[in-house]
Order: sequence, then structure tokens, then C-alpha cells
Amino acid sequence: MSSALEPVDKAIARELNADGRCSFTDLAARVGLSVSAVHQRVRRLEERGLIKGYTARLDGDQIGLPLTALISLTPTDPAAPDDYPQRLEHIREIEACYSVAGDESYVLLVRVTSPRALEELLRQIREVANVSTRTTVVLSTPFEGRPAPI
Amino acid sequence: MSSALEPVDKAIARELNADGRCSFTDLAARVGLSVSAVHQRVRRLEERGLIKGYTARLDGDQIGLPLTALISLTPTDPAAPDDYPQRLEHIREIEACYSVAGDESYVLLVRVTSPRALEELLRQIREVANVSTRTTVVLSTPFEGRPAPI
DNA sequence: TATGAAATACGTTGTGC
DNA sequence: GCACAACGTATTTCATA
Repeated sequence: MSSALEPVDKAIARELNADGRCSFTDLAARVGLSVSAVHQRVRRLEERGLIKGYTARLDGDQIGLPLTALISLTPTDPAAPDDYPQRLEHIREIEACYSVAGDESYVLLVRVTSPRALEELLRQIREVANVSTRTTVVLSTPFEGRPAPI
Repeated sequence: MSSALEPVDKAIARELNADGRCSFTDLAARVGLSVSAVHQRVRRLEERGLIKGYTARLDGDQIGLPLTALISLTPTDPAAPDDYPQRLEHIREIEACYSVAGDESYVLLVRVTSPRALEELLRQIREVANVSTRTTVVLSTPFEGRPAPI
């Protein structure tokens, strides 16, 4: 197994998760280490893949993607090889893809410009992955992307 | 309605969404504007709420939250006032809360340490929000948090 | 809104512990 | 693995167009 996560690294991860643009100077102060030590540790966390990247959280409505949906996938041909994520990866409207336990095989989180765009996206997903879909439209998002409980 | 999104602001949002720690200097070069102009625009996008914040994307396994689940909520008492998000907000294991169209009222995305923690979380959600739950366990995450198609 | 310049703060690397 | 110091670069503000 991978080596245990030290409290300092945990604190660094927590702080950067809550504020991804936090300066190394601030970060150092918050975790009680020198700037260069923090710098070194952040680099290692990035290399390890514990920190997978940094992103600005955007408002869907304001960037022209006001329609969010959850799409559950069921293979049409149960004997087909399970390469669905690969087949779907190039579709940029798909923000996330989860392999799930339950009646269906995958759940996708998608963002589109309009109901028409959703219709077209569903057609594309069914075609490219050979699946049937069940779509749950998101009416509103009380909250999203909250900091992890670490 | 809010004023239309200019191409430059769109580009800024796209770049920061893809790389949240990108420097203003780089950003300026990428969108073809001076550093101070970009600085000004980023501030405005933050104030407008188009940029809601910045975050480091973390690996659930490595931070000790290896179990992800989607939880659908159905109110036990259909006559009760709909203040579910408020009731659930304090539970930090809940990363996102979507109000959805369909058989159920809400879908939650949660991350926990173990099956036992999930069991306890479900108990807590049912108690605090007076709902019944349907849980879909995530087996693996082929991809997540990809950049928005803008 | 944009730019360019000036002052301050920060990132980054090397050295020694 | 950490701290300190030194250098170059980035951020931030302001004056000006």
C-alpha cells in the first residue's frame, strides 16, 4: 500500500482544496511550515497524484451551460466488452463518468446549452457507446463542489 | 438578463477552469491582453459570481475518502416544506446536492471513509431531512471534474 | 477598458543543517 | 526533510490614454 498521509500533507491538501489559488506564503503560514518546505510537499503531492489538478469553479448559467443532467447507462449488448468510458471520453459535455453498482452500469454528469443540445447529446451517447439511457434533469443546484471533509 | 459574456471573458474562464493556478502573466499571454487588463477582468468575473472559486482536485483514495456514492432522496412527508438543502448543508460528507426532475426530489454526491461511514451518513440524512434514501455506490471513477466545453 | 510603469510580494532554487 | 537566504518573476496598484 501507499505510505500513510502525514498530518501536514493532509492540511496542505485541505487548504488547497478549499482555496486552489492560495499562495505558498499563505499556505506555509496556515500549515505552520516554511515556504520552501511547503513548496516541496505540494510538488510531491502533485507528482503522487494526490493533487490531480487545479480548477476554477464556474457558474453554469453564466458560461452558457445552464442545463445539467445525470444520465444512467445500460448496455444494449450485455456481451460487449466494457470500454464505455473510452468511447465517451471525447465528448466534452460529459464532465464526469462513474461506474456504479446497481441496475445501471454508469452514471454521467453532463452540462449543455439547451434541451435541444441534451437531445443531441443523448443520441450521440447511445450511438457511440451502444447503450440505452435514463436521464435525470437537474432543476437547480443548491450546492456543488464543496470542500472535502479532511 | 445579465450582460452577454464577451469572448475574452469566455477565454479567461476556460483557461482558469482548465488550470486554476495559472498565473496572470500566462493568462494574459493566452488570451492576448495585458496583465493588468486580465487582472481586472478576473476580479470582475469573481465578483459577478461567474467564477465561484478555485479548488485543487484531490484523489479520494489518497485522502482517505475512497468510497463515493450517489444518494437519491424522497420526502417521507410530501406535505413538509421543502428545506432539504438547508437541513443537509452542515453535513460535510455531502459534496453536491442537486434538485432533480423525476421520481425522486434530490440527488446527493457524497464521499466517505468506509461502508460503515456510509451507513452512518445515511442514518443521519434520513433523520435530519425526514426522507427515504436510495443509494448508488460508485465502483470506480473513469473521469471526473473535466474542463467545461466553452 | 486598455496599457505601462513602479513598488511590493511571491515563487523558486540552492546551500547548509 | 526543513529552514534560510538570494534572485528573478509575478502580483497589484496607479497614472494615463
